[in-house]
Amino acid sequence: MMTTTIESPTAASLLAWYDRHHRDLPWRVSPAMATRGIRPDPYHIWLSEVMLQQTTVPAVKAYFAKFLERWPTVRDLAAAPTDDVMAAWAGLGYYARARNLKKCAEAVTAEHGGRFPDTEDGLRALPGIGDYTAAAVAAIAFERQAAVMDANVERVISRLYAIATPLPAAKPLMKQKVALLTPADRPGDFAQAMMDLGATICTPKRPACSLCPFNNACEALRLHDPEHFPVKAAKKEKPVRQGAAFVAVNGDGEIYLRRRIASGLLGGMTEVPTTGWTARIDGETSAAAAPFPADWQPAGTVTHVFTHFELRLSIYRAQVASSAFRNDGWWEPVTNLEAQALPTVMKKAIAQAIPRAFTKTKTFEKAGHNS
DNA sequence: AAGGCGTGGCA
DNA sequence: TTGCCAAGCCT
Repeated sequence: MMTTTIESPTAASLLAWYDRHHRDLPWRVSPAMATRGIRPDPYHIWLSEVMLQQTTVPAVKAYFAKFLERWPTVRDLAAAPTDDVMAAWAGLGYYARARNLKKCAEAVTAEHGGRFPDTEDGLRALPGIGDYTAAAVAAIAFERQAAVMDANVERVISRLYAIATPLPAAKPLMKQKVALLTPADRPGDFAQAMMDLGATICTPKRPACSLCPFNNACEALRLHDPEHFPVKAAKKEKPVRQGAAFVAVNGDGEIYLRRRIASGLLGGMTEVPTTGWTARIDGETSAAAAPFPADWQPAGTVTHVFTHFELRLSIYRAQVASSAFRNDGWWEPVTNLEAQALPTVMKKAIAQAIPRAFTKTKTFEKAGHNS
C-alpha cells in the first residue's frame, strides 16, 4: 500500500527559503545586510507595522515614505500637530490608528526617552500596539523570540496542521503552534518569512504548493485541499444605510468643511456637512436637511462601502455668497483640499459635486446618477 | 467578547 | 459584478 509521509516543519527550511525569496520592502533590512550587522530602525518597523494593520503592502508604501520624509524620528512625530498627522493619514483608513500612532509616539518620547521598549510586554502597553504588533516589533526590531501571528500566519499554520476549528476560536491553538516553531536564532526573519510565505505562496486562493518549503510537511496539502483552510465563521450581511452630503461653494472658491467628532466612524477627520447615516430608505436625504439655507441642487449619488455597512449618499451642491455662513466649520479654498484630513468617502462626495476638485489625485469613477 | 472601525485590489 | 481579503486594535 502506498504511504505518504509527512515530515515535521522546521524553521530552518523556512529561513532557507526566505534567504532566497524574501520580498524587498522599504522598512526591511535584508538577510544579507543583517549578516553585516545592520539592524532595522525600531521606529521604521513600528510605523510600517501600524500602517500594515489590515492594509496591503502596496497601499502602505507611499504613506510610509511620506511619513518618514516628514517625520524622520519618533520625536518628530511626537511633536507634530495631530491635525497634520490625520491629514497625512487620510486615505489609508482605520483612522483610530493615526490617533494612536500620535499617542504612541508621544509616550515613547516622553516616557521612554525616545526609544521604543525592546520587549513584547513593554511594547504591548503602548497605544495602538496589540498582540500582533508587539510580537512583530519585538521579533523584527529587537530579535526577541516572540510568536508573531497575523492573518498570513494563521493561513499557513491552519494548512500546515489542517486545523478544522473555525477562526477566531482556533487562534490560541494556532499561536501555540507558531510559538513551538519560532526559533531563538533569527526570530524576526522567521516572522517575516511566515508572512512572506502567506503573501506569495500560501495564498488564500490557488496556493503555489509546489514552491512551498513546507510542502513535505503540510497536512492540508496531503488532504489535497489547502484552500479549505483556514475555516472561518460565517459573516453577517452588510446593511445599507443612506444619508445626504452638502457641498457648498462660495464666491471666493471656498468649500464649507467641518471636523467630525474625535471618536467613532472617521473620528477626528474632516467632512462636508452630512446628515446622519441611517438604515431608513426615506427621510434625511432631501435638501430639507441641509446645514443652512441655500439653493441646494441635487448632484447625484455616491456609494461607499465601509467594513460593516454600505452607504448611499445623496449629494447636494449650492453656490452661496462669500462666507455666507459659518458656525461649526470653516471655509477652505478648493485648491487646498489635498492638505485636508478628508477620508475617501468625503473626497468622493466632493468630487461628485465638483468634478475638478481633486486634479492631483485619483479620480473617483463611480459617479452616481443624477436625481 | 463580539462588534465597530476604511480602503482598494483582485478574481 | 460582487464578494473576499489585507502585517489588527479597542471597547
